[in-house]
Amino acid sequence: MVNSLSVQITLEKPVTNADRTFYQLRKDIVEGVIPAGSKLSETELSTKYEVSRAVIREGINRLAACHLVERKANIGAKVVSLTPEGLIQLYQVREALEGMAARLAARHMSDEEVASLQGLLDSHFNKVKDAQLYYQEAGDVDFHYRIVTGSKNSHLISVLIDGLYHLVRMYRVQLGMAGPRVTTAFDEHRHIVNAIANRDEELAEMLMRRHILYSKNNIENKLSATPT
Amino acid sequence: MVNSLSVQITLEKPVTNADRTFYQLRKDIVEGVIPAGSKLSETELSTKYEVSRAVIREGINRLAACHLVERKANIGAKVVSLTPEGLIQLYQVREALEGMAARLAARHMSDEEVASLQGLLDSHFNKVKDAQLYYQEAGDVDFHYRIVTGSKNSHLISVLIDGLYHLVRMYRVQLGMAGPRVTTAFDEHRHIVNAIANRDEELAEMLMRRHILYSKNNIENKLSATPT
DNA sequence: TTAGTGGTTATTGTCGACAAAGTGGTGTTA
DNA sequence: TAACACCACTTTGTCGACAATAACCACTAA
Repeated sequence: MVNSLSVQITLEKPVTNADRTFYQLRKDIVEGVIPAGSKLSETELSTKYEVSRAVIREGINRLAACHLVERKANIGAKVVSLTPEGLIQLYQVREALEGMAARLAARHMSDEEVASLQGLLDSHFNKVKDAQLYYQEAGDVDFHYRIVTGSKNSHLISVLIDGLYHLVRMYRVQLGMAGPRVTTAFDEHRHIVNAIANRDEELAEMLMRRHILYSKNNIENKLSATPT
Repeated sequence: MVNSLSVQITLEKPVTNADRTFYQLRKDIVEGVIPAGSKLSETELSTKYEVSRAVIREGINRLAACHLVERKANIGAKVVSLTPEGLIQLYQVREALEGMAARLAARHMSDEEVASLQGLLDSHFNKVKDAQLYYQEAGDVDFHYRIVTGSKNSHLISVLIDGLYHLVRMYRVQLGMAGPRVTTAFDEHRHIVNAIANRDEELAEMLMRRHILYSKNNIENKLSATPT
């Protein structure tokens, strides 16, 4: 329950060495251990992670497919340098995709899943009163994760879970945005779940889009306030 | 003008051997030269395409990232077996993403781009009267391609152009859907462009979503009519 | 001084071979 | 006969070495 966040991320079990290395690389990049803009030397990484260069190469290729690094032929790969505009664009895509996810979740989630989701919100509500910071990071991700998987649309799920969410996390870490909008976001989550419970596809999509749009506006304000 | 379709697909120039092999593999898979469901043997392909196994491996990995093949560790990769449900899900994602693309295109396309897009529709209009089949295949792709790039959102562009569109083409080839809905689709295109020219984001998104929804419904009817 | 040129070095691209895991068939036993 | 264990074989995973390309630096000439 507490570690449902880690469960969702670690859902993909590494079976081969290349898998493990890829997950480790992704983790280090997303969390900033490997800083943004830095170059990924294959030989250097191969000694550092104690695997062959081929394994590192495969990892870098997979990272490039996720748009976490940019690879140029015969030159090398760099961790993507993030711009505020890029983050805004990312939220535009999220708005479209997660709006559709909410619509499909209202259509396809089972009653049990909806009930479980409501239970999740209840447990979050208790934590919001105590430690607000915890809610934002884990709870928000958890909530969105459930909606997306509830859509039962595999393409939607993979684009968001395997792709965009890692990018968003990376942007947030790099730009230093911890956990804003706690209480109001919670109310928005509640309304979205209510719409899903009522099987109101139209409303669920609209509320989800607004929810993400608010987050985007919030970020825009933060960015313009601190012109680093 | 005539080959603007090929231009857009071939926009990505292969520089390395692995690139060339990947593009060739993708082409062969999308066009059905390598049939759906068939296994991709690394050794076999390496002799067939006259490159090393490592090059083939990289290609397969990139194909897996596009969801054109499914790879299982220590077992191998198979060309994705396509289900009608998968195609429906794909169109749901398209509806969300291209709807947003139309909205952003209405916001960000330059007046020159809009004028050029209108010119494209005019040239299509002439061809529709003569050879209808041509329009559907190239023209429709071309139209959507311009809207997507007009959004100026790099994430949106890459997900659609590099990812979903190849999948859609493959599904269409495999399920044998050539070119339906020619004339009505043309009118829908016209209305979408008008909305963009008027900078009416809301309407542009709505019309694009309807346009794709109609295509989806059309496909659903075709699929239920021919229960192969 | 600066622009251009040549060679040197480091990095990536490609390859073939070995290691490890899975698959299929054969034989044995309950 | 059916189920299980074992063995051989095929295929993928991993590795180190070689080839090709690009970046760097020194050198020359205007």
